[in-house]
Amino acid sequence: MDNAFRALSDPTRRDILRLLRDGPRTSGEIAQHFDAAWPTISRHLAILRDARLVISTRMGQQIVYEVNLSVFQDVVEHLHSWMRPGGRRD
Amino acid sequence: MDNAFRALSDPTRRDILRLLRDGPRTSGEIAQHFDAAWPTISRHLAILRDARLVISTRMGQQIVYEVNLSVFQDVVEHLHSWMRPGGRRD
DNA sequence: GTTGTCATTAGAGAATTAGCTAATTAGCCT
DNA sequence: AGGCTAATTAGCTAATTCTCTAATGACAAC
Repeated sequence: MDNAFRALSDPTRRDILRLLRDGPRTSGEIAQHFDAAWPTISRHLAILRDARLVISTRMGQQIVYEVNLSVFQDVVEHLHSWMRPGGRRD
Repeated sequence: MDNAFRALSDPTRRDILRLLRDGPRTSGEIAQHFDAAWPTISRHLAILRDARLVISTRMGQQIVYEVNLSVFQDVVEHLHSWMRPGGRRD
């Protein structure tokens, strides 16, 4: 969960997630949407992957990324439960 | 909103928020719960305040902090809307 | 196997952030 | 005013993070 919050703290990574909301994209497609160099985007994708906010699947030569909704939901639940006194401790 | 995600990325700050969930606390009370030096906690509180995740009120000699639920709710809403294609763009 | 394309990893530099101690501000009381 | 307590700000160092270029890995097609 710590990784998820850290991953969400970067604007570029949130931009990537917004892009992926509309459907799976390959690494190259994602990189093209940004001014940053491809390796930079690749690194952001790795961080999102470590946080399990996205899932990557190799499709032949390409690697397809998509949002992992279940972990996203977990983060939302987590925050939501924090808003009540006596909610979760972690 | 950027500030809020940034603020939530630090474990110590999330700990502070968890503490405040149970009710308002003074700066000193908060600092006592942590191993870190008081000024360090004070800095974290300033960051949370800038992100408007907490509200501070001076009560005579002391300053009382409490969670700002409305901004918390905003963050949750924000994330929630992201989980739907065609949701908010920002 | 070698060539070309897609993508990640390595390594280094610049910028940001967290933590400390010391100094400062803000308020209360006599 | 002066002293006392509560809290923040200043200044510094160490660690982390972001970004780049260059090198490497993985796969397909010839």
